[in-house]
Amino acid sequence: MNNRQERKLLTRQSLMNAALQWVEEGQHISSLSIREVAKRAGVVPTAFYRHFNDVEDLALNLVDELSKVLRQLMREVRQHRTDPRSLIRDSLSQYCEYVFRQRVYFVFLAQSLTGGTLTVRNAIRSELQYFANELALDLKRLGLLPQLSADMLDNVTSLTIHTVASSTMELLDLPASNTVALAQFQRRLQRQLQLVFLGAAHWQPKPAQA
Amino acid sequence: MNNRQERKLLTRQSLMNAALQWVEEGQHISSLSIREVAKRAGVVPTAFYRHFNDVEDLALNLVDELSKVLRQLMREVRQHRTDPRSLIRDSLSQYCEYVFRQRVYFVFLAQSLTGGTLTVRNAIRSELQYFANELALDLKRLGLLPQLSADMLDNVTSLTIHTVASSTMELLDLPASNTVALAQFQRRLQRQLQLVFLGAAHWQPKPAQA
DNA sequence: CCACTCAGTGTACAAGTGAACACAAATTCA
DNA sequence: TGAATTTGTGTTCACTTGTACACTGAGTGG
Repeated sequence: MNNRQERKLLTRQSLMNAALQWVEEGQHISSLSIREVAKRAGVVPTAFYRHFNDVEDLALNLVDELSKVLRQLMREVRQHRTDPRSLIRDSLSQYCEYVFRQRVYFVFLAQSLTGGTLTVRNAIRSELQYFANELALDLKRLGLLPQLSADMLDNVTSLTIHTVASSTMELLDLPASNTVALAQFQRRLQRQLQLVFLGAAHWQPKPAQA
Repeated sequence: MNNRQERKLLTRQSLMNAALQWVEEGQHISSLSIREVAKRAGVVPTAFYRHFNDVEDLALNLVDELSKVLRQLMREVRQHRTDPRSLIRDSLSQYCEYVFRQRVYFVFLAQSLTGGTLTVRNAIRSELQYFANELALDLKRLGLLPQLSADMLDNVTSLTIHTVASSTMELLDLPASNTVALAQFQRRLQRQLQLVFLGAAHWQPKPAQA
């Protein structure tokens, strides 16, 4: 057999996958018991403690794991860039496709952003902030919105990320088969983001108050 | 004693308040047991079934109840209107104050929007859509954004409502004592909404794509 | 090679769980 | 008044839960 470390990592991932399976079935992570997750992972309940202190500890590690995966996704989307005129649409399209491929990741993150413990919530929020910062860097690189202050640029990118995150929650409830609703959703989100960037492009130090 | 209906309503509300108390303590509604909520409400476990089928049924009724309360809030905010130039800031200020006064309402709704059952999620979403529609009506009444199509106006108001909802989740984690962070939050959200409306004001049938 | 480490096993127990059932008491209604 | 309705009680059942404890047996390292 393989060495001990590898085998330990394997059951650790089994436990994490079992937790995600629970979430995929529509359950909330907070209602997952140690015995249940152990059973699904194919190990005895007490084996759970070799890896995590409790279910919340598992959830926190799950957030860390998924953060890595999502950062990788962002890098891929960055590289696939084509025409800057359709940047929003193309990025969104890739993103939505990925959400469907890895649906449970986003269900779990959405659940935990509002329903996890304070530690978990903050972990996810800091991850969202990371994405907002990366987006701000990209805009700088592309020379977009140069007139905005750093503070205002952060407002724009944060709003963008939060809008995408918020809309993703709706996307998660659209049946994968309903392609027309999916297209509608995408166009809708696309227009909302265009609204934000249009507003950002017209922003001046003392804008008119609507 | 009072008549039977009134007394039944009283224990029903005791059960609902007990559930909210559970949420207020940082727990998730899905991890609330019938025995626990009954104990907190001061009734015997089986009495629970006289009012609800299960905890999810209670949650659904809780959503209905809070929807009424929030609609009432919206009407109050509408009447308090002062200068249309500071409409966003004034409305936001009132809203934030209310969030702090009735914190647990919003914690529960935020939790359930992402962590409830499909029925609960849809109930909350339709409530958000209601608010977006009302906002659209108000804008029409005030003669704002007259050039937008009905579809695009809905995009604007939905984005507004979702931005407020999304930001509320962060607001809920700000300590009530930290007034400086609260002011920062409010200015930040205010600017984001101004961005949206600025973008909406400049929207044309074929806008430049950012 | 042999003691050591340690991931996973198996047992055990007290506490908590949903739900069925018969019951009590009080309001409602004829 | 007296029967019916209905809210809340108390008991009981089989089941699940977290976690402590001693254990096994396969890597690991001197």
